[in-house]
Amino acid sequence: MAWDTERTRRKILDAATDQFVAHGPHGTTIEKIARAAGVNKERIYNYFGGKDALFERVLREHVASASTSVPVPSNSAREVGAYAGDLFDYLIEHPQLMRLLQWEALTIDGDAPDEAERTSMYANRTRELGAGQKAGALADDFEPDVLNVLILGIVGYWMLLPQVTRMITGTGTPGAGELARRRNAVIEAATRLATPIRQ
Amino acid sequence: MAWDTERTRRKILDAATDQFVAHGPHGTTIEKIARAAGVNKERIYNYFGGKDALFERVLREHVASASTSVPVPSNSAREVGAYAGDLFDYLIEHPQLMRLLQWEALTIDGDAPDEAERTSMYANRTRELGAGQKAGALADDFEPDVLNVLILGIVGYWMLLPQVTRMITGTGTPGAGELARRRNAVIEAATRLATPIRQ
DNA sequence: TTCATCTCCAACGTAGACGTTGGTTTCAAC
DNA sequence: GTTGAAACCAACGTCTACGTTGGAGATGAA
Repeated sequence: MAWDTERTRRKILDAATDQFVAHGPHGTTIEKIARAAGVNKERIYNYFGGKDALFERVLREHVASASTSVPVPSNSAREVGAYAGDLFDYLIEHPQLMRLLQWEALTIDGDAPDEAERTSMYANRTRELGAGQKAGALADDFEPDVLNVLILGIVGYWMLLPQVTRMITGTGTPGAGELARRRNAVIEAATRLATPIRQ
Repeated sequence: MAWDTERTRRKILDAATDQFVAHGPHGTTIEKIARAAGVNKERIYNYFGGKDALFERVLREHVASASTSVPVPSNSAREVGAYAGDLFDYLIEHPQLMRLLQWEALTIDGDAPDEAERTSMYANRTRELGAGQKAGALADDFEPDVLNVLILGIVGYWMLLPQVTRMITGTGTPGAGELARRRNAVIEAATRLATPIRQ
């Protein structure tokens, strides 16, 4: 039978993603990844160098994919709302991302993988918001970087502490209706924060 | 020498808190807790029953302490802002709480420890917000439970994904000035979401 | 003092994960 | 078809965590 090393790599990465998302770096074992991928342990060490490196690799993939998928916010308050909605949708469709970021927050200290690239990616978005403020299209009572974080908080909290949002909203696993309700609120809230107050 | 079982229990709980906050349930070992507490492993099994039970115990303690410490929001938009500020302060002073909640989010599935009590605690706050809306003091374009979550998101995101907020704000470990800046923004944002729009 | 009880600990067996090694199979280049 | 390199895997030694056990030290009541 022919070798298909690319396929082997892919199977490892997929299995690793599952395991890391579910159990995090510590809770995941190389052995389980290997078993789930139908591959020998040694392949993982050989291809990726070990658990930590593999985790960073998985994380990189998902962060990169997110940052290219979600459009940069634009210049009107309404479009900032749309940006929040897009983010929300993306996170619902890719529930791995937030969990990976959380594992990162909890287990990695010091610089994050790809810290520089990610920083400049965020800087782009912040700059965009700042431009909107200068143009008078967005409220300027928040500094643009802060506004950026506030929006992420409004969007992301639902996924970050789902047990808390469950206890507050009273819904077990949110269905389509509940998700729409949340999404609308997120958009409305982001829009509000970006809307200049008319006095 | 006389026994001091209460002190032994306390030492275990304190050491366990440190370990769980830092490394989470999986990353923490009973052995390290015992060593840090200066106590034999067996004491932990005997007093608390094992790692999972001990983690839940620690979590309970911190959640309970938070829910009694932070006052319930009141009825004007300005006071909702103050509530957000109080929350923010509490989380800065008790950095364990958010991390424990995160470990909970990531590792526990099914009902959370004390789910019922915590649910009714949140329900209280939601009810309070709802009352404010009915009285016309708060904006009513968000359902009260959703408003509750939005505020938590605005306040909590800073601590939940500190690596992300670091990359966005460009500050390494936030000093007093940066914390004040964030705090002000949080208060302002919460106030805004709760303020009725005058058209 | 004695005795039942509770606190405490050293030490154990088991299990699972780690990371590596030696050797086998496949491939492609000559 | 020979040969060298790369992909692959079974198996190993080591280490660390788990949860338990048997017994020693302390206590307080009879």
